[in-house]
Amino acid sequence: MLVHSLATATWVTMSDNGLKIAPIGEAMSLKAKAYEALRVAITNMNIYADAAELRLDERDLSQRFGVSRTPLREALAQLDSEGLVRIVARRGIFIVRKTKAEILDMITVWAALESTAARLATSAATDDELAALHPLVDTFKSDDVTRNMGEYSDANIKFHTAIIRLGKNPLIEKLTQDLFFHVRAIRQRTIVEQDRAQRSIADHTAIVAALEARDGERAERLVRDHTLRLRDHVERFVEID
Amino acid sequence: MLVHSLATATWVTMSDNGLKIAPIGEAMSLKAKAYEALRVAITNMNIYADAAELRLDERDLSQRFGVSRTPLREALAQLDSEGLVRIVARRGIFIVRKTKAEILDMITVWAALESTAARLATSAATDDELAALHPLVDTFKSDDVTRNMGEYSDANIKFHTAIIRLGKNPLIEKLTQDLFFHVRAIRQRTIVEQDRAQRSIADHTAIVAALEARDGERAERLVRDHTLRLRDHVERFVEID
DNA sequence: CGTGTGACTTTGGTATGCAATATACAACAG
DNA sequence: CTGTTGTATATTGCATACCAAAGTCACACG
Repeated sequence: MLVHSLATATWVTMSDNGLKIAPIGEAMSLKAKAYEALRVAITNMNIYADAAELRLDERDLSQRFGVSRTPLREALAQLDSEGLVRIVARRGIFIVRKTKAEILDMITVWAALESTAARLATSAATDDELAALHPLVDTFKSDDVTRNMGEYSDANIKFHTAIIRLGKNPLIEKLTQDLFFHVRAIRQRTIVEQDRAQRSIADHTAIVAALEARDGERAERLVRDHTLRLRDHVERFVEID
Repeated sequence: MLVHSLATATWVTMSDNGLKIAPIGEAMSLKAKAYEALRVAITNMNIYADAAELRLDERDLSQRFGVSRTPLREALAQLDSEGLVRIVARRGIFIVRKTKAEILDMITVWAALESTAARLATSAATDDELAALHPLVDTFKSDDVTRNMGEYSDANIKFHTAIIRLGKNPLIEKLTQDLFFHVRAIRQRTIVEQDRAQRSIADHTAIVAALEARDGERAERLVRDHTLRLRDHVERFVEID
């Protein structure tokens, strides 16, 4: 088989010399490029700002992207199966607005997955990997959080992403990435108050402590409760519908 | 709007006379039909039986299904994004074989989601709904499980599905259905021994008790540990790669 | 006998045209 | 004036044709 024949000594040697073979242009298909472009476009679009329903048009997009409808349709079909858009035959393509209930369900699932990742991390992560979490928490310990809320928000995301990665379960990583994409638009609307940020930092500190103590049960519970508090906050204070 | 004008007194009368209006064909698109057909075909195919890699051909499928390549490609693209097949440009479409590690990861996620559903069920499910779980457990309490292992397996699946449904989180239901589809092929290979079945029944009984006691923490833990035991069993005794 | 090379075949990717149908609007009957 | 119906338009679904890249195989050559 050709794939196997590529794994010859010659190629290995080249690889050892530091020559990157694979990451060549990779020549993504037009479908893949269209998919990425649409995904970014929908992400940067503030879906919940306007009341009017947002519709896309295949041919319009086709002209704007400079590709034919075929790869575009396939990209849209994938977005449809992922729930980002909804394709209705002979009517149009509509950007899906998640209901508040759906957002809350997503945060619940997030809590389940990240807490599981935390438990897994207590046995799967190395000491070095856990130590690398400190910078993501300590940065804002003594600082006034409200001054750079943007930075805090970024560090916040990085912290949770890092924990999930340390669980070393690729499926959890994939699922949470998908969830994050959907919740993202909402997160922008979530006004992070001073006290919530302080509480968040305290939580994070406790989580890291549990992880380093290799206490899986506690880490799992802390992460779960932390995320469920976010859910509760959204349920009570964020208006969507 | 036309739909509204249908709801006139005249039509209601006709409806009362027993004339069915709405349930018109619903005419699934060819893409949707192709998707279902392929999904079923792949499901019934014992992927792990043969060592040879299984390949599909667009044109071949197109002729066999009697549709053009276009809707077929869109169906295949969806299966690709769901991880059931892998489309490689100018090489072919390959049915994906999950590695053992991936299967184990899936069971871990399953445990996280079903245990969360169980916790949710302790506050979301009605007494009647919980009572409806008993038939799914009691049936095999006094019976010899090995005699009808097939029935037990069905009831087993129904039990877990029921708990997930009682959590009343549609996202969890969807995600676990997707997972179940992948694990299905493996489950067929899992020889359920007598003692494992007995242990399973005891677990189920305890889970129902926790649910009816409205003890969310306990229900969550019991379900999680129950499923993680399955994971452990697969890890130790099921050979896949 | 092994190997490299070139033509031919296979196969997914893309473009385009036609078909089917939902919608909007105009025309008309009551 | 109101409600219905025909028709033009808009928009996705599907089929077909062609393309480019990768695979296959035979044959010539060392």
